[in-house]
Amino acid sequence: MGARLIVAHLDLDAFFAAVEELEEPELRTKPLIVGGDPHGRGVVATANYQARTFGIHSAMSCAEALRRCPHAVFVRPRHAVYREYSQHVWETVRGVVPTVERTGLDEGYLDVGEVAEDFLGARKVAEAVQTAVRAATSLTCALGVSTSKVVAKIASDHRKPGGLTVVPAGTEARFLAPFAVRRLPGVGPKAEQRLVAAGVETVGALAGLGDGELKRLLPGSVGRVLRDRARGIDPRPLELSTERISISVENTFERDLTDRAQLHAELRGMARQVAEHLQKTGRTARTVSTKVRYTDFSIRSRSTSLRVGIDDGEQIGDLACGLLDRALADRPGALRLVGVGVSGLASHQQLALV
DNA sequence: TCTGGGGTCCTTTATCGG
DNA sequence: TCTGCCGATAAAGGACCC
Repeated sequence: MGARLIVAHLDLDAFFAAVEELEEPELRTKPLIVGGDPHGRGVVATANYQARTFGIHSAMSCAEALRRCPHAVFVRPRHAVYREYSQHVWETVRGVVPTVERTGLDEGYLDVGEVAEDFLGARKVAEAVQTAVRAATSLTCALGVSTSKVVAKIASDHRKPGGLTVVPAGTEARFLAPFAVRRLPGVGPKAEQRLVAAGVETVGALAGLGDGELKRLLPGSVGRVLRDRARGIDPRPLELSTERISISVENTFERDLTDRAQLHAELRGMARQVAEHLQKTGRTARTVSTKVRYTDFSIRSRSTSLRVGIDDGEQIGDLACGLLDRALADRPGALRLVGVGVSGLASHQQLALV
């Protein structure tokens, strides 16, 4: 076993909302929105299926969600709780399919080829995963099974919630063709706009584009990658290593901020959090960056690199404040958000070995 | 009072040393 | 010495994803 490339994509149904319903069963019969303050600047993280019938969806502003459904229940995300449920889910999944790439708390890819000979067997394995997850956690999930990540992912999205879609080898392009281009992972708002403006509305149409037009519409390497995916061609292997390559903290203010001292204080607080994170995981960072978002939503960032890695909150805070001053010198204005990030990470262990 | 927070990857541009 | 080219690396921005 293991020669075939059979990959499944698993997606937990309305995960944050589903966990809240398990914790508080009265919520099950109500439209439920997990997200920010509906009277502030928050957005919807997850809405249960009841709430979705009002047109509410992820990334919508909570204020808008409240307008669409004034009797909805709003709860703040509790990530620590979701992490526990998620761990339980993935332990359960690994009991059926040992090799797994987690791409988020609520989704990931499974190397089904390791435990199934063909797509008939793969379907049985996928059903076993759904049954096991449900038995262990009372959570439901949708799965898609095919020969590559991109097809498995679109397949898992095909029958939600709780569905299973198997796309056997040889049928990938036919399966993908009717979907709107936006459904293809990698096609965001910008690419969609360009493609649709040129009359390319479906994945099938994207798959059939000639080299010339493709280059014109999606320059760079993006075009070829996306057209390949539209044809069901996706060479990405399962990524088993889970090393973080950057750490950041950012915060949107309730009201836009201009006062420099206040901004510096915010930044230093975030620098402390970043430093704590570094210290707890035994790592240092060589690059510090500051990000600001202006009232018009445009973003500017400034960064600086050191010869040696640091993990001290004061030091990171000093650098971050200097970078903020530089950004504001280049482009003054009130800010709705500031953030601090570090990258160029190295672990102490690694340093000790050198 | 539209529009979070935490990431990754890619591209372009600037800078610096042969 | 001046200029151009090349490659490496940093910095900045942008698109995208969950």
